Amino acid sequence: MRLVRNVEGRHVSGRIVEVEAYIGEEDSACHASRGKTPRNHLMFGPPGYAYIYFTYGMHWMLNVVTEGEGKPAAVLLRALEPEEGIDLMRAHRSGSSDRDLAAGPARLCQALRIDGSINGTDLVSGNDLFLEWVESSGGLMPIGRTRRIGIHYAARKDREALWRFVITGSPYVSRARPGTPRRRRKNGRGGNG
DNA sequence: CAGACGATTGCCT
DNA sequence: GGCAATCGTCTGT
Repeated sequence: MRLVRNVEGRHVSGRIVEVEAYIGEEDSACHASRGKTPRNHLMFGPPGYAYIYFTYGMHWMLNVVTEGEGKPAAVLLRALEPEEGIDLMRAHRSGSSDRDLAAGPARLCQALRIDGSINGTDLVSGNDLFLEWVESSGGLMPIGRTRRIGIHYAARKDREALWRFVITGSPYVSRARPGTPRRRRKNGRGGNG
């Protein structure tokens, strides 16, 4: 699908080329795994809405709420292939190469000017930020799957779940490496299998 | 109320 | 590969 952002009447958009799934309270990598809180409450609501949160003191992340009301789940949008409004993306991310404009979940939000002010947006019938089908002319895109990135804190079964999905061969996918711990534990037990 | 830490990035060696 | 940036959120007391 395509993600479209309306910035003062102009469309900034791209094809989604990388996502991760976070599913239910049993998924220890999912924000909902420790119950409903003020931050994550949107995940417990109906599907089709944006769950946007702030992390690392500087970055925004965009999720699409999925599953039915009462079952908390969401898809983290991690990378786009830029389409419309590339000049605006460049302006939002000065210094970035075109390839890296939206290659990463925080970069994607920067490029499309997405932040907490549009948390809870209706992504199906909204106007500020929405999803639309990509008319596929060349058949289905090849989908690859890997472990999710940056979830060293999760239980092994959840670290190992193949819930990151990418368009195989796309140069616009983030170059983070699944299974590489970003932060080592004090006792040095690194690695991920 | 203090303390720990994060679904990351950019710059450094 | 290492590490600082930077602050909201959650936990335990």
